[in-house]
Amino acid sequence: MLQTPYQHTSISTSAHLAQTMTLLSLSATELAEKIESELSTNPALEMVEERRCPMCKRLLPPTGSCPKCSQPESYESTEPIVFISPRDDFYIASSKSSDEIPEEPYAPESVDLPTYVLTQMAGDLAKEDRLLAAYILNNLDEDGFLTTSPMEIARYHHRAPSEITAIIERIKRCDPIGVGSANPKEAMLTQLDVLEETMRIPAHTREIVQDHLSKLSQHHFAEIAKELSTTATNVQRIGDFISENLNPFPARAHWGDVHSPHTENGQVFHQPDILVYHLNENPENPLVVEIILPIRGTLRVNPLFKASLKEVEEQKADEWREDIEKASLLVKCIQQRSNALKLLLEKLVVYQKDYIVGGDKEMQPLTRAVLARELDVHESTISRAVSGKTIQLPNRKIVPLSIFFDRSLSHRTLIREMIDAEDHPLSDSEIKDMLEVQGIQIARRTVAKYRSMEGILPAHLRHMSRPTR
DNA sequence: CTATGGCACGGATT
DNA sequence: AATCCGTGCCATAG
Repeated sequence: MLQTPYQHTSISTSAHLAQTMTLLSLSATELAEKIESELSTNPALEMVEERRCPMCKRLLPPTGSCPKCSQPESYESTEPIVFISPRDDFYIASSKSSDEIPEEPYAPESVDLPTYVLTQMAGDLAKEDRLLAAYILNNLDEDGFLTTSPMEIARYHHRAPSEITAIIERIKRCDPIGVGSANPKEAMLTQLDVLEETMRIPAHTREIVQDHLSKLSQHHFAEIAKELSTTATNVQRIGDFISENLNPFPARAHWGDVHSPHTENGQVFHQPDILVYHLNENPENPLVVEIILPIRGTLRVNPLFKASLKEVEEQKADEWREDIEKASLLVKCIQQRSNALKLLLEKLVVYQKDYIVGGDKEMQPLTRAVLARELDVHESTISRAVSGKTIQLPNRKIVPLSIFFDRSLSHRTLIREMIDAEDHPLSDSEIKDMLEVQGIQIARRTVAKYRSMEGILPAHLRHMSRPTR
């Protein structure tokens, strides 16, 4: 029943293949950029802003939802519903204004970042300070960091360095809190300062941000714990706190690309490429899988452009034909991308349903190779389709799609649960034996590794100090 | 002597 | 071809 649609479809210049592969590996955000640039350079391509019901494909009025599909009662099937969901609220094309700021991805009100920040502070700044602030803001890099040193700016503007830093401090407290910092650490520290005014912050948080960020991102909780003489679980909690409340890349608050590392439960990921949830938020209902297609309306070859091809002088016609060719290629490839993702997700969601519904420990071990065989596509196709994409689970967590192929996640959480419930510090080999009873065979050494990945101290340092629930 | 962490090897994955 | 992951072996700490 599940077949690759394009094995028999015989369009096959190498360009097709190459482009399909490229598009497949793009995340929604990246795809949006690609489409945008294509739209602005290729006159043959157009976007018609019509809305179709994501589920039944019927044409919809400009606002409102599909009259037929908005009644969730009509779904009896237990099969997950997988569909492609074009949505424009996902991505607002940023105006590529000056070359000062190359395509800043931050766009809360579709203003560029410097303007956005400046308006927040303009009120209580002297005119010359405002200019200075504007200058600084325009020199931020794409992550919202200030890479020029205050000294340099001071010299350039003939101002005292202290004045510069004072303004930078002001900037840092503006909305994407931490903008204008020199680096992620500084940004996070600023966020801590601001947070501190309204809530309690776990002890040691500041020290960890200050000195142990790199270890934290590598999950070396135990090491950090040792240095701060506290427990690894505590460190891990602080890690959770940090990833929930602090954003190392303030300017990526809403967008950001997927290259940033993710921490334990930490979601440093931003816009998901795929959404999974229960229909109507009701766990009884089947799962709905939305694959985000970051466009509003439909992308197609402009029929007018095509029609007027005949009326153009011969030499231009070639060029035009090429544009049309490229446009239709892009459209086809995007369809293929969507289709491939859809097929992939249909399998994936069924296979990992327990995980999606039940949480980490239900994760099934799965390799790309197996899935590739089932879908009858090449492994690398799966790889591309999975890489760089994120998925939002019903519990609102956004995780990388590649988590579905994490062989050890279930084991790791199992181990953590065992230790959480222990009444006597379990040694690694004891854990290994217990797992064996449950039918899981892994080496003692591996248990140790998982344990440290989970940020759990070795048995002899653990004792029974554990304020868990 | 036992429990762990480090290093490194080989097979799987990308 | 490069990288990641599970594992075995060995040194070290307790």
